[in-house]
Amino acid sequence: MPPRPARKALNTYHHGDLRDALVQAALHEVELGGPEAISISALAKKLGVSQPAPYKHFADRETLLTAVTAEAFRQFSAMMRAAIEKPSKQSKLSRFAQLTLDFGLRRNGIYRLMFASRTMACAPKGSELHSAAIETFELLVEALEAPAVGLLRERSALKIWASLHGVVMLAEQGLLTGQLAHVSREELVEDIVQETKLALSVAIEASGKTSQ
Amino acid sequence: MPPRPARKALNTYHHGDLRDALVQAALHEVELGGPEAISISALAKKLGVSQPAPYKHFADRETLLTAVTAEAFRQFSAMMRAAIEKPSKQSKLSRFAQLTLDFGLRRNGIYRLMFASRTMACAPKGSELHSAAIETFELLVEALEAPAVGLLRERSALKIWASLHGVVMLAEQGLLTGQLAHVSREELVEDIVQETKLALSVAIEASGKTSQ
DNA sequence: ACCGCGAAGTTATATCGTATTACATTCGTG
DNA sequence: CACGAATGTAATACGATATAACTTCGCGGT
Repeated sequence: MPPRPARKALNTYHHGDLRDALVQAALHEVELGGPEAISISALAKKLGVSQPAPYKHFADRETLLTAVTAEAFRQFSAMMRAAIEKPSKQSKLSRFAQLTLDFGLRRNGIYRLMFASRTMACAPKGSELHSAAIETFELLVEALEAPAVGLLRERSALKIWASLHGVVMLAEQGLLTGQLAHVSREELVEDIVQETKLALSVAIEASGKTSQ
Repeated sequence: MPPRPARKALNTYHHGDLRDALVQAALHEVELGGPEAISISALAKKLGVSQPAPYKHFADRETLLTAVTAEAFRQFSAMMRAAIEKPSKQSKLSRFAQLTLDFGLRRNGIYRLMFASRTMACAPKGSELHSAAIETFELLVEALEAPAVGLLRERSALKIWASLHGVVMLAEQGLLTGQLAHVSREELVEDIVQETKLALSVAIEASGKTSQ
């Protein structure tokens, strides 16, 4: 979908680009208070339009949330792409993983919108949102830097994706404190990365022998 | 549902055991529609009391949710304990993992309440809820059946906990479909279990050598 | 140039859920 | 048995979602 032409404010009556303004403002709100925090009427007030104005652009709260989530995925993907393309001493996978952790904790509201809300679960398969999520996953597969050997690569990507998600959630829920605080989050993530790499190379070798 | 085992309905005016009835009814609602689905007034109507009655037992919606979450953890723990104590061909860890996956998908509303809502994140350290969560984690550590060697065991438990959580979330969000559908959820979980066991035994051996 | 249609905003309103206040009923204990 | 604490009710304020009916204004066709 091409970005809206971003029409200028024509006059005081019409906002000019309310749809996009809503998504951006909502993203900001979500960042602070999570998915539950966004309120159509609050956003309308903040943007200086009447309370029902947003409904001209989004059928209901859910629809707005979906659009916001898609935008969040796009921003996340862009960040990750930039990170794994920049040359570095660390491996791409390592950077991907650490950045995910960082994002998940620093911008936890948005992270939860993307990965822990019902919004995603309700997105139909071909939807804008579903595609954006798939694309992000592809980026992770790319970051693995593994040769394409059947499903092994996807499986590894899946495992690390799941692990990262779990670490973020646990950390944010305060379940990495107490006795577990001794294991730092970063250390844990790096551990997972190395384990994944190891398991993948072992699996590849095994599959190579099998096919000989 | 059996009539209140605790106190009998004394008369028509007082319910008799509203607090517990609220938690149970809420649990039922959450199971169907997730954490967002519970509404104080709907519960009151369902239980045949006036709308503000629940506020005599819970200060607000959040407080009720917290109590419901704690109850959910207790039920989860009880289920897991039963599962890992029953002798079986599979390893305890394997059963714990598969059951977690099953629970996470079948009773996803409750799972999300426990592991993907803000409720947990807000629970203070010593709270009933926090303790219940910790206890569940201890159960996982026990299921690992590993000798106590410093933090290695906790770290492994953490990794598998995180991974399981991730798999459940991804599966529920429809991100394990498409090309990834070929990898079954159960297979993936078993894979994670084996990987965890391997990594742990390797780590233990390494630490053994180090300390010699 | 104009006209009119449709997109985008407005005011007014219905409905629902949360939460508080003030009042009523019952339990249980001195 | 009387009284206070617990637990319930009725009445109400508030805020958010959502819809309906009306208004404004850009734009495209004639």
